[in-house]
This record gives sequence, structure tokens and C-alpha cells, in this order.
Amino acid sequence: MNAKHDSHVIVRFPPSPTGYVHIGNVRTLLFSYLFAKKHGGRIIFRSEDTDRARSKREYESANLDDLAWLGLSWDEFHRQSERKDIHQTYLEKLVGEGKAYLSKEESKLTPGETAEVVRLKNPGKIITFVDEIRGEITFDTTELGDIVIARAIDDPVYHFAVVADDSDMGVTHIIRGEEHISNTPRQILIQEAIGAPRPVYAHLPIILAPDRKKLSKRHGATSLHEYRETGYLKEALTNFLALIGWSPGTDEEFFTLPELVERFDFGGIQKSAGVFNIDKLLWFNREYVKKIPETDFKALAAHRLPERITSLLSEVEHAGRFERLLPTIQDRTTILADISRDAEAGEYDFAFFAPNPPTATLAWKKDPSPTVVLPRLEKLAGIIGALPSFPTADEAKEAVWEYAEQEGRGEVLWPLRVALSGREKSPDPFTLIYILGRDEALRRIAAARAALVV
RNA sequence: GGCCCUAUCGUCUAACGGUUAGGACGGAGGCUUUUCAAGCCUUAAAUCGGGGUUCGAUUCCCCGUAGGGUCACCA
Repeated sequence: MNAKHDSHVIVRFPPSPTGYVHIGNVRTLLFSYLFAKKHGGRIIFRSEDTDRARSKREYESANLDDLAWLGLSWDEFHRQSERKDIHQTYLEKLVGEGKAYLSKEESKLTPGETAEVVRLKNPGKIITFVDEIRGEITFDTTELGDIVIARAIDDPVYHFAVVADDSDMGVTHIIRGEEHISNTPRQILIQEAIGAPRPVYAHLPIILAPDRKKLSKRHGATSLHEYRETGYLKEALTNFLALIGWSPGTDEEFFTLPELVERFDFGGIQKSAGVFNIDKLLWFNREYVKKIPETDFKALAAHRLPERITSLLSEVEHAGRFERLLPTIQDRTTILADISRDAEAGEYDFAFFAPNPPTATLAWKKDPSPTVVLPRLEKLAGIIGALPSFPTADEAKEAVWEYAEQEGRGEVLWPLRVALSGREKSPDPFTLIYILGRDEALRRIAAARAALVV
């Protein structure tokens, strides 16, 4: 593509504010964005709110906010409902020219009432258009009949408003889902009637649910809004979405938004529908969670911890434990919601609350005889007592390891870990010592010994 | 059903006439500081079927089949 052509790219984002923007539409918007940015073009955000009954301003602002959060941006914002006078001008012109006509009919929306709808006189021709992704597509439009283009002279129907607006705004590239392929011939008919130039069409393959049906609520989250709230990262979302229906042509799979802009091209777009693979999204999210800088992760985590823990963090001791616990949380987090889920399930309680009730039962699990476990805990207390007050996990391991090898790793490590965490499952004992610090570890071992004696 | 689109491992995909058909997710098996998670290693797994074209088809053409889309005064 030459520079002259590039400077003329204008695409549009046309979400309808009748709900939160669907994840499939987000992918379409993303591709429009990538294409426009790659070619230095303009992006027009057009809120398609002509359905007065279903459109809501709250959704419009939520969608604007969610899309911006994702990293997308646009150069202009329009609301379709505020362009009715423009649409009406086009409509009146068509009627005046005899290309469309008013027709008094029983309303299909409110049966019983009659309305004067506007119908386009169908010239009944064969329409062939070029799709950038699929090549030539041909339709016979005779079967469409005289299509309704407005419910009333001042109330255009979707197809008409879209064509009039695209033409009026100078949209050069229409990038949309393949469900619009069969809408294209009728829109071209309208386009030709109003004398608008034909834009370039690129119909993207749709995204299907694992059962190869439409991606709907019953398959889980469908809106960007939900993914955002659940704690999916925008980097993971854009990366994952970009790879459904598009491929860089290589084995690479990690891309930032700017990298996608650079690499994107229609040639890499798939023709066949893609299935939304949540496992892969989860994997991407985990990969990006791993990359979050610790200071940023701290804020994210603090925000999602339950009150019983956050209320402790003003104390120096607990703040320190939280700080040392952070890498463990980050390591166990795939989506941000995992943090609150795990914390609420008590997975991180060990860092802030001493095991209670005592750990006797668990400590006995490995070896039912307290006479065996007790001396081991005592020995362990001696070893740990010689450590600095806040040893690293490696230092703790180094100190304990020889004894553990000598007695049998599990024989020593299991009671130690349980004494410190009070749980059947937890991070390894050395990490626990690191997080708790020497003195707290000692206190917990002492408590476990006391519990075993009873 | 009519019209339209599509067809490589379970999934996302690479190979744009010549490869032992590659990668990733997921799966399976194994290893590791005998828990959990993570991590690491290994491994199974695909060209929808039938005809052509060609020295040679995953790749081009046709026909089946299957899946999807669409048939509104919703967008």
C-alpha cells in the first residue's frame, strides 16, 4: 500500500449501546483499530442507538470506558440518534427522485396500527462485491424485494442509517463480522441509490463457542465488561483476541498492542470461524500476570484481599509479611479474581493468623506417634532459632536441609510445614519461614508441640 | 428450506504445488525442595470424502458431506 492510499483510511467503531459490548465485537473493533493505526487512518466511534427502546446511555458510557481501558482509541465520536436530520434529508431526496416511496402499511412493530414506511425501489440486479478476505461474493438482490429503509420518513432503519453515515463520514473500510455478509448487497443497493462510493469490505470470521454455536451467556462471560471485572488483563485480552482469526504467519504468539499494529494485515486473517478457547485466554492471562512488576501487583492484590486481612496491614509486622507473601500470591494467580477467591478460602491466612485450632491432627498424619514428631519439632526449633530474624527461603532451606535428609525429607518437612501453616496444602516450609520470620515460626512450632503433648 | 461463507491435531493456527505436515493451549507420562500450586522434560494427536489438473497436491478446480451465517419496520 502506498502512502497516498494510507492517508485515506477511515474506519468506524459501531457498537450498539443496547448492552455491554460483546467480546466478539471487541475482536472486530480491535482489528479495525489495528488496521487504521497501521495505515495512519482515522477511527470514528459511532454509537448506533437508533433503537430508542433498547439503547441506554449507561451502556454507551460503559462501552466507551471499557474499550478505552482495553487500549483502543478513536478520533471522533458520534451518536447516530443525533443525526436523524441528515438521514431524513437523504430519505427525502430518494423519495423526491423516485428511488424510494412512502407506503402505508400495518406496522410490524405494533400490529393494528398503520405506519407510513419508506421502501427502496429494488432495481433487481445481481450485486458482486469484493471482500478483502474472501474475494468476490455475488448475490441476486431480486429476492430482497423493495426493502424497508425507514419506519417513517424521520425514523431510518439500521441499514439505511449505516449506509448514510458511512458515506457522510467518508468511511473507506468497513471491517465487521461475517454475519454481515448477507447484509452487504442490500446496503450496496442503498449506497447506489444515494450515490455513495463503495467502501472496501472486510468480513471477519466470527467467534464461536466450544459447541460451535453462537457465543452466548450460557457459555460464560460474553462481554468485555465482565472480563475486565473478573480481573483479566488487557494485555492478555488483546493478545488472545488478536490470535483468533489472525496469525502473524510465524510461531510467535506474544504481542503488545503496538506490535500488533505493526504486524497486522488482512493477509493473515483466517476465513473460517474460530472457537473461543477459554483455556488459552487463561494461559495468556497467567503469562501476563507473571510479568506484572511487584509494586504494581501489590496494589492489585491489596485491593482484592478480604477485610479481615487488609485491616491488619497497618501494623508493621503484618505489612512485612504481606510484602513477603506477594510473590507467592502472584505465583498462584491466573486471573485477578483468584486472589480474592483464594484469600477468602483461607489460602493466605497462614501469613497473618497463627494456625488455630492446634495442628495436632495434621501433624500426626505422617506419623501417628507424637513421641516421634515432638523431638523433631524440637530439633527444628533449635535449627531455626539459630537463623537471622528474617532469613531468606534459601537460608532456611540450607539450615534445615541436612537434618531433613538425615531423617527423611517428608518426616521432617511435613510436620514443619503443617506446624507453620496449619494446613494440608500450602507453600513449602522454607517459603513459610521466609514470610513469617524466625520468631513467628518459632512461636508456631512451640504451639504445635504444645498441642501434640495434650 | 433458499441464498451466502467455510473446512489442517480436541482448540487457536503454520506450511501461499515438493516438509519426517511445524508451533501454542489443553491432554497423557515423568522430574523437582516426598503437600498444593508453579516450573522443567517427554509424548499422543490433524490435512472431511470422492473425482479431476499436475511429474507431484494440505495447497488449484468440480461434486458431495459437515459446520456456520442470513433470510425484520433489531442492530
